[in-house]
Amino acid sequence: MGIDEQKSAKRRGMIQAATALFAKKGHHRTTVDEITKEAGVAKGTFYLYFRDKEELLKLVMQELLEKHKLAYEVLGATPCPKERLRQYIAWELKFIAENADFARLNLNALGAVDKSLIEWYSMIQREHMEFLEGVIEEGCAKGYFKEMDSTRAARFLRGVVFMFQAGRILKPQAQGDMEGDVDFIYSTFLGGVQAD
Amino acid sequence: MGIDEQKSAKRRGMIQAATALFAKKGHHRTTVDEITKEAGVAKGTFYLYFRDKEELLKLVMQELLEKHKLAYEVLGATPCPKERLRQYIAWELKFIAENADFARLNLNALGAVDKSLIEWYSMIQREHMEFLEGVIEEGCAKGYFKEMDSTRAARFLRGVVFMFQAGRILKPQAQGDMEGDVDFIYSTFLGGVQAD
Amino acid sequence: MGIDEQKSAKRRGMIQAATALFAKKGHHRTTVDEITKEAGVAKGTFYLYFRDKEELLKLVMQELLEKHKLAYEVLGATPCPKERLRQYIAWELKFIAENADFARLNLNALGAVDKSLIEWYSMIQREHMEFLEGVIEEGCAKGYFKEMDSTRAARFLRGVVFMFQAGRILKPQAQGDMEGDVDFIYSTFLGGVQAD
Amino acid sequence: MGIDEQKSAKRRGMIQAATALFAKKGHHRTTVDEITKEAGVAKGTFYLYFRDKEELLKLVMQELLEKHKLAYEVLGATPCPKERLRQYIAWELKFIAENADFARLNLNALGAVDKSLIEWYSMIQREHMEFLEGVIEEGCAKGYFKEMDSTRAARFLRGVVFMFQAGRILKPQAQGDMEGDVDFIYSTFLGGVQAD
DNA sequence: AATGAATGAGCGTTCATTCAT
DNA sequence: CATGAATGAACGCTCATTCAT
Repeated sequence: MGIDEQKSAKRRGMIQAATALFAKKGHHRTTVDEITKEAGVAKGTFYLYFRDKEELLKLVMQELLEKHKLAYEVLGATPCPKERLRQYIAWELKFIAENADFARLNLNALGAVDKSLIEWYSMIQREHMEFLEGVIEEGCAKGYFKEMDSTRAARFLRGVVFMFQAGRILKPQAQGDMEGDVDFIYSTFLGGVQAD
Repeated sequence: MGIDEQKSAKRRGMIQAATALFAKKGHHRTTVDEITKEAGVAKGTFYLYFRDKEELLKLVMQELLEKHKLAYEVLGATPCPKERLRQYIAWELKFIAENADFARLNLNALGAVDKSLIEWYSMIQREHMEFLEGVIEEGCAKGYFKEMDSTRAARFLRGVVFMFQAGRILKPQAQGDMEGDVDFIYSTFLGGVQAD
Repeated sequence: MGIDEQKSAKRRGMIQAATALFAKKGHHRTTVDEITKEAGVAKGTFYLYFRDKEELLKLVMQELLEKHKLAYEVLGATPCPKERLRQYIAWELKFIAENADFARLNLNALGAVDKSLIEWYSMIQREHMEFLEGVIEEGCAKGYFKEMDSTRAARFLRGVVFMFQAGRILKPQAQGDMEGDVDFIYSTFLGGVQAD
Repeated sequence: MGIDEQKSAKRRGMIQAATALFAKKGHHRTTVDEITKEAGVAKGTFYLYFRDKEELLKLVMQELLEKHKLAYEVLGATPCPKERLRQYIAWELKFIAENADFARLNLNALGAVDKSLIEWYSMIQREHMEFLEGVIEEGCAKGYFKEMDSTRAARFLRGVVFMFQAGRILKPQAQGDMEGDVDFIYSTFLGGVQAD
């Protein structure tokens, strides 16, 4: 293991410890001491890699954001807007199941008071909205969907998906049949928006 | 003014101060000092009426919950399930606009890590879900809606309404035409669930 | 003992403890913990009475400044400028002997890097200079002293007195015959400035 | 470049960096990190050349002391004590203007609480005093000056010069006419001490 | 010799909670 | 009941010093 990787290892260790702890306890309740102990380094080491706790929070959010963004590139490749919609729903539910940290932080951020968390939530939300508005407008243009306010429609669907995600985050044990959820959301939304 | 009312007055004052402060700054960032100062009583008085800050938080939530519950009694009186659905949507958007404290706390609670906030969110959520499941099942029984999983449908609609509420909470200045929102949600949802 | 005096007592205790400690160790090396322990109160108590350590430092300096100022009122009452000069010298040596804390802080402040200490030193210094310039100008006007730059003369005498003070502060044990010092300073300075 | 010179070069670099930094920020506020960064070496290198920060401080002072001493050898060569006095005054004001680092450290040391700084100040002070006492005693012996306590007279003049130096250090921008200062100090002091 | 990552004691400050009055 | 002064544990952060490479 080279020096770079070692250095990276401590950094990574702290970022991962923080990601988990922030998700579990919120970043307020998480102390620098806990993060470093969890990562197996001394307290002072924290400040070798991060200016302060705030910076680490931003890095954690940044990282989760990147992860989330990658998904959209895949989705964007699907030509049919209806199909893209379905994939969006499926992907979102799956992503949340596999990235509990992101999911929890996303919920935290929605109700946050801290500026950085609020901004972060806004960025994620905007990303969703832009994607969905794009799909819907294309669907309208192609005659699949009836004419409507694409912002409202995007928010509508985002809300549905969000709530199904929240259900899975808050009560992971009670959740089964993800495919069924996807079908239900997709077909019900389609029923509401499709051209007559 | 009797002793009881005096006592009650201080209690009330602190609960109200806390409600506003919790909504504005989150309950973490709100100090006992601020609450008592805002309520015009001494710091020590706090502990005559509440065991600790946690208990006050619970009381604040309890109170907001009661307020919210009252609404459902009115809605329950409407016989037609489709009409009840429409009223639910309209009421929820209106309620949030008029009860910013409740609204913010609701967002906080969704992402909370504190046990009491989580429980509170669950209670509110259950209330919504029970109401909506009831309406939907009745609508199915009466042949208005197609056969479907009423829990999923309830969650679906809850999500939509929630996201429109969140939009109004997070960007109050950017929100207009509530009636238009209600129409959109109602008709789109109906399009998705109505019997063929 | 009333509430006011009690409150005052803790405050006073901390100010006095701080005055002594700042003089002994410098305010950098003095910790809040030491101050409160010396004053016999808990650490948190400090912040009931002072916003932060900086504020306490300012208060300590303020207080010492007031004490020092009082002296000048007495000196101002003496009509003859030559006599006033002599009294200034005598007073300054005596004051330093009786107010070791002030003296040490004064020395600290001369070489300080901290803004508040520097400002404080400037204020004290300006006070000396204004007093001395006044005396000298009056002495010139009355024909006691030859015509000269009063600022230079004031600085000249201030330097002499300062150095005799510093000697007494830094090596208190080696100092005797204060009256002899006063005579020497007075007569030598007079010899240098008196009219031919 | 041999190993010795390399070693010496790093040492020198750190001593010089420290001299400047101590003067600018005080040695408390100066971190080892800053010193090594300024000197362009690694942090750990510091401890190869100095036991700790304290030792470096001593070395810095030592070096400044040597520099200062050199001046006195030149002054010593002047045979006439009155002339030597004048040269002392002129030299001191000039030295301070050209050695801001020494000057600031000198002020720091006067009010210091650290043992090593105090000792350093004492050494410098003793050097001044010995020089001045020598001059004065010679002047007395030669009949230029009246009989007097040479220690007192030395302290007297040292004080005057010190205060004019301090003025130049603390408010460099406000200082003009050094020659005028020298003349004033010299003639006024002479007026005070010369034989009748 | 030289590095710089790692350490951890120690600092100033906050705030929920207690308790003498 | 009511007060608010007092407490002290806990936090985020700094920096002189060590040590494996």
